[in-house]
Order: sequence, then structure tokens, then C-alpha cells
Amino acid sequence: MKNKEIPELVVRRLNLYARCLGYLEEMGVLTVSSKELGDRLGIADTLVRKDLSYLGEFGHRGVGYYVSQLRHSIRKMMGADKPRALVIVGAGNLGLGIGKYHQHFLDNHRVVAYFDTDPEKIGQSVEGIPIYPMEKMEEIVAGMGVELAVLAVPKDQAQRAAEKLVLAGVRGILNFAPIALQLPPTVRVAYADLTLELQNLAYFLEKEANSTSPAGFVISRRRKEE
Amino acid sequence: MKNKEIPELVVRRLNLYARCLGYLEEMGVLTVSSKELGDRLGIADTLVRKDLSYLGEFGHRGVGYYVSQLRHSIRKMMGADKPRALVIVGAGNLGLGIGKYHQHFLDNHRVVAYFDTDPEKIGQSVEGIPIYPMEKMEEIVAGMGVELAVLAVPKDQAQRAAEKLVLAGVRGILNFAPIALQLPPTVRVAYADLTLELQNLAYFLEKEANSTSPAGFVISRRRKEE
DNA sequence: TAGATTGTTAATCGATTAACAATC
DNA sequence: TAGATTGTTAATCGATTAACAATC
Repeated sequence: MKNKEIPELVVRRLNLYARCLGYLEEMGVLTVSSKELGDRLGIADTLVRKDLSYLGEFGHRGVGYYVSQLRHSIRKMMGADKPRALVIVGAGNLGLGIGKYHQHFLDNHRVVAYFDTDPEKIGQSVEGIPIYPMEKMEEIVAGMGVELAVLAVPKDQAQRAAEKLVLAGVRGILNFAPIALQLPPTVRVAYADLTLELQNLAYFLEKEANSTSPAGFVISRRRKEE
Repeated sequence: MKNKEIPELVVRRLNLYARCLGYLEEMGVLTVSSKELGDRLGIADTLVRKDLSYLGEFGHRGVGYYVSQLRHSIRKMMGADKPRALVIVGAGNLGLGIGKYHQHFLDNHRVVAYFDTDPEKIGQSVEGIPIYPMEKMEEIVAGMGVELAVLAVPKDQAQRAAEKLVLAGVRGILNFAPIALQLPPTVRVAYADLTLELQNLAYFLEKEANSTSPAGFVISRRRKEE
């Protein structure tokens, strides 16, 4: 019902719902209740309804939500209904790996360029996507109106590359380098920090190793069946 | 001061502090205050102190914290002081990209094996790390006591591969496939969900495009200088 | 109609921040 | 000593959950 700021946590879940709804749509499911949707994602039904209420009133009492309609409403609100160009900075193993792996899942996002410093790579193209020198960034990015970038350069080049992206007009960066970027607050940065994630996982192994719990074996399942 | 459960959000920040302390240590800095450490990461000094109090009392009033000592305390608590073997499932672009990119940053983690289904790849090795067939997973993983894995296989193979990992004894999975894994609650899963992160970023672009804010240019910086 | 399920308000829970005495 | 900075308790803020009237 509200119209303004959607909290970040809610945005994340809305995108999760949209993906799940896409899956349901493929399966030919027509309606879904908040309970059912929540169960698939390990989220309480009441929270699902609260999240969805940010979009307006799309539910039908006694029935649930129309899968396709709800999905489109969320995607519209999230801006996932319009195509978006994307550049990847760093055409090394990681950058190319990401580009190739996600080619299929990118949905409305499309990789339009790689950037790299390596003269060997510059001028080549990968699956039809050209690799440009860093110096061309402003030209290409500004020229095409690209606003999203993936940053996959070595740690010590990340800050500089990020600044160049911002100068060229990028407003959202998905950063793979294990470093906190210092950028203007108008630029949104998401961190894909694998080292940190691994350390976080390790803590929970460590914790369980230390707790003297009776070593029973795995029985229940975390979430309901998909 | 406490000894038990550290909330997940706190664990994340502790690992962030540890990394920042490593950087300070390299710079030759001997002590740091909660204010200074917080400023570098965009976290309030009072929250830094509260987080650190989970470890015990390591600070020195009027002085701050000894960088090296604090770093080691955190790393010990987080289990980052002992080496840990890691396998990567999926020796495609993404899997190899991650393996190669992180070789340098992995700290106490060491990639000991790749797994893949492609007969072309099986038997080869990459930077000295062998690529095994999926059938060998149980043998290798259980044999080496590996507890952490990175999952970088195509979406539709992710659930099966994850189950195999769990059977082989893995207890923590960093999942790159854009899908919610259904696993026993004893297994910890971290999601590196790039598609979702891009969608989240896109929402904020969308939001700002919609809000009719006066288009002033970038002035301030998000965080203090590093 | 009766059963199912929504949308929303109030209650609860957890995380962050403010305040400040303790003390190096 | 005076200034700096900690560790902790109390206050605030935000997010989740419970409850339930509205209604398809």
C-alpha cells in the first residue's frame, strides 16, 4: 500500500519471491498462498504478506495470489521488467567465469562489454562480447548509458577501477574484490565477498566442533520440499 | 565476555574487523581505537566495542586495542587460525574462475580438489589442483576430511551435487547457483547469488530514476578514507 | 454458507545507539 | 592529574510474528 522506501531486507525477499514465482509459473501453477510461497523459501506466511503489501493489494482473500500477475507486479516494482546493460571490469578468470556462467540466468541483464588492462586480451571478444582497454571505459559506459557493473579485478586495482566506473556514470557495482570500496553515497555497492563468506561458514563449523553436542546424524530437512 | 552463540550479523562484522586489522598490521599500526576501526568500515564505535566484547575484554582504556593481538583473538574465535581444506564442485568457467582468483586471498583456506562431470576435464589439473569425477566425491572429501565446499555447477545440477557433498561429510557450502538448496539444518549454506544481487542493485537505480530528486552531483564520500 | 486466506494492527523480539561510570 | 577510551546498561529503533477482523 505504501509507495516510498522499501527496506533493503524487503527488497531482497521480493526478488526472491519473484524468482520463486517464475518457477511456479513454469510449472503451470496459477495461484499461490502466502503460506505456500513462504514455505518454499523458509519465510513465515505473515512476513510474505507484509512484504507483498508494499506493492499494493494484489491478493484475493480465500484464494491467494495469481502467480503470473504477482510476479509481474514485483518485477515492475523492482525494475526487473526493463532490459539493463551491464559491464564486467576484469576479463580474468573470475570476470569471464561470471560472464559466461550468468549468460543464461541474467534475465533482463545483458553483458555488453568487458574491460581489462592486459594488452593480450584487449581487442578480443568472448562469446561475442568485446574486451576493451580501461581507457575506453568512459566512452563505452557513458555512451551506452550503462549503470550497472560487476567488478572482478585484483584487490589492489579495485578502488581505482571503481572510481573510473563511477566517473563514467555507473551507479550500482557488484564488487568481488575482498575490499571495502570508498565511493560516493549515491553509488550503491553490493559485496560478493567470497573470502568473508567462507570465514563466516568456518565459524559455524568451529562452533559445532567446540560444542560437545551428541553426534547424532542428519535427520530433518531445512526447508519444505520444492 | 559471553561464551556462547554469537549472532550471525556479529560474526560477519568480526570477520570484517579481522581483515581490516590485518591491513593495519601490514601498515605497521600498533593500536587502534573502536572509533578508528569503525570509521574504516562505516560502523559505529559503540557497535564495534559491543561486537568485540563477545570475545572478552581485550581493550585498554585510554589506549584502544592492540592490532595484532586483537586480530589473533578474533581469528581464533572465528576458527580462522587453522588451515581448512576446500573443494570446488564445477570446474567450468565460474568454478575455475573462483579457484584461480581466490588462490591468493584464501588465507587459511586451500582448494584441494575440483569435481566435474565433463570427461574432457576429468583427470586434468588446474594450477596443480586435480579435477575428479563426481563419483569420487565421497572418497576424496570424506578421505581428506573436507568440510567446506564451493558449489559452482549449473542451476539444475545444484541440488543433486549439494546432496552428494553432504553425504560425503561437507557441513558448509558456498552456493553460487541461483536456487535455494534444500538441505539438512546441520548444513550451513551461504548464498552468493549474483543474479539476485544485480536485481537488488537495479531496484535502487529504479527507485532513484522514479524519485524526482534534484540532480545534484556527487559530493561526499560514503565512508572515511582507508 | 463455511472454509480459506488476505491485509493490517498490536505485541514481541532482536539489533543498534546513547549514555556514562570505570580506568588506563 | 587530565584526556582518552573502554565495557556495559538502558533507551531506541527496526524487523518479525501473532492475532484477528474483513471478505472472497
